[in-house]
Amino acid sequence: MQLAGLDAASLKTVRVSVVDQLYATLRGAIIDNDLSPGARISETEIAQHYGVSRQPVREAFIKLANEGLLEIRPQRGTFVAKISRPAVMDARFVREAVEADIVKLLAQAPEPALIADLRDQLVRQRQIIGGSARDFMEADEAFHHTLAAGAGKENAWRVIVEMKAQMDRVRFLSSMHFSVARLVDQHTQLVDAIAAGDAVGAEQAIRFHLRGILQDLPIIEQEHPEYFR
Amino acid sequence: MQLAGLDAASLKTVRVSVVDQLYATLRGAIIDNDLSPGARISETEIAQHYGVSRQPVREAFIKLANEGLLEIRPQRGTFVAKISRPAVMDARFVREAVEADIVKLLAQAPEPALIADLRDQLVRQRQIIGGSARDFMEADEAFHHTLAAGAGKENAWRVIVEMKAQMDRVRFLSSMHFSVARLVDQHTQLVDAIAAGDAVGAEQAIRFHLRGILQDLPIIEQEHPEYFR
DNA sequence: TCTTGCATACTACCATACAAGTCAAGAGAG
DNA sequence: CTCTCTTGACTTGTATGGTAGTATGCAAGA
Repeated sequence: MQLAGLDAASLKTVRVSVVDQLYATLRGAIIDNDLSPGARISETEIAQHYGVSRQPVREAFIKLANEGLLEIRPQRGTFVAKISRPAVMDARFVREAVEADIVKLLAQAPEPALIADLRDQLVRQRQIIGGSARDFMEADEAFHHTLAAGAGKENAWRVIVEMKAQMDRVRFLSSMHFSVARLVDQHTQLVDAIAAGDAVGAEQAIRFHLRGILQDLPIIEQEHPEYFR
Repeated sequence: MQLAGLDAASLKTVRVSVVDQLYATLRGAIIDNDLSPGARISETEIAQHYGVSRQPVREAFIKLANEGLLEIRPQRGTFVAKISRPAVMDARFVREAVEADIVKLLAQAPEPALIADLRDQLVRQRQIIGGSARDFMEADEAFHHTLAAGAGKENAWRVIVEMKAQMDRVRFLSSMHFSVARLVDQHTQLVDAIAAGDAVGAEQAIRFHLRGILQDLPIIEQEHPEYFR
């Protein structure tokens, strides 16, 4: 069965399972805070809402629970996982470690084609300044993905995506706080260091950049204590 | 509700879901190469073997597929994932990056209690020399877990466990090759560096250690090409 | 006022049935 | 013999029913 409203691209020969559609939809809703931390969602409710049976909903729930985005409490209910400060900080820790090694690799052997691609993205990022937070977060994801792909670490990117989900939930809540211009400046410094073959500088740049993303976490926690564990 | 003084292990009444049991069993079988890469396993077959229905088997399959240990091909069949050299190398890359940052943290503020614990484990590891590969791999896992826990990164450890699974599959195949004594020596050098507060030395030690683990990968691939993608 | 027992209405877990896609063996035509 | 098509025995995907565990409200009793 097909989900209504989600199937623009599915007219192609690609059949995407109901589970995957539900997974993507719910994941986005959680990260965007359409489903708030602590909110209760039941298999039955979601199944009826999308006109599918409970089983694919359940399987999508399991996937999301594995990512730490849902908490399934047997015989009690399923809830959007509350934000855990240690979990978010550890996610950042892992992401920082991995991306630091990635940019070190890139800086040790800078490829002109990659640098050009990155600089091109920087231009577009500057055009977003003043625009929507969501547009920037998409561009930001593309930028970091380019770094990983450029280092030939597509598989490692999968790990980063998982860590990013935890961080982005917080980040979305702080969309009123963060300065896009400042983040683009940090991206620029990073690319400059890579282009110059400055591994140490690149590592410092990415670590500083990633640590800054969550600097508003204490503020968020104070503003929305009900979203935290 | 849990009664005071009665922990989970002391109660036979603790119900662990069928899914989790299947997941743990199958995961162990895959890593230990009891289920070889490329082998076909069907939901029905496993369900009948364990006397359960297809549904929990299916859900355990999904979990294992998310970890990259199974490959589910819709309407075709489910197979034990063949070992992908890029995937294994990326898993090592991620693990190395994370553990490097962990030991740097530890070395920057070495705690005597933790050092004592680690040295205690080193003694037991030396007693295993000449023993079974499986015993050492258990002790090795405990050692690395202690490092992560000592740095207060329990959540990060979950990522390491996932990366380890990919590496351990290869490692098990090379159990005839690797020298336990050499690995324990590397562990010892690492602990010495941490105890001395030598962050640079600790980082070098863990990176060297983790890179050595997979040094036999080309040999394994030559001996068992059918296990590789 | 506070506790206790129980009916009730949920929940997720598991079993079973059906649907739909894949693939290979084999019949039949050329 | 070679090619094409059909058939049917697989596979996973989805739907639905039944079961046991859990929270909750309320009435009876201390």
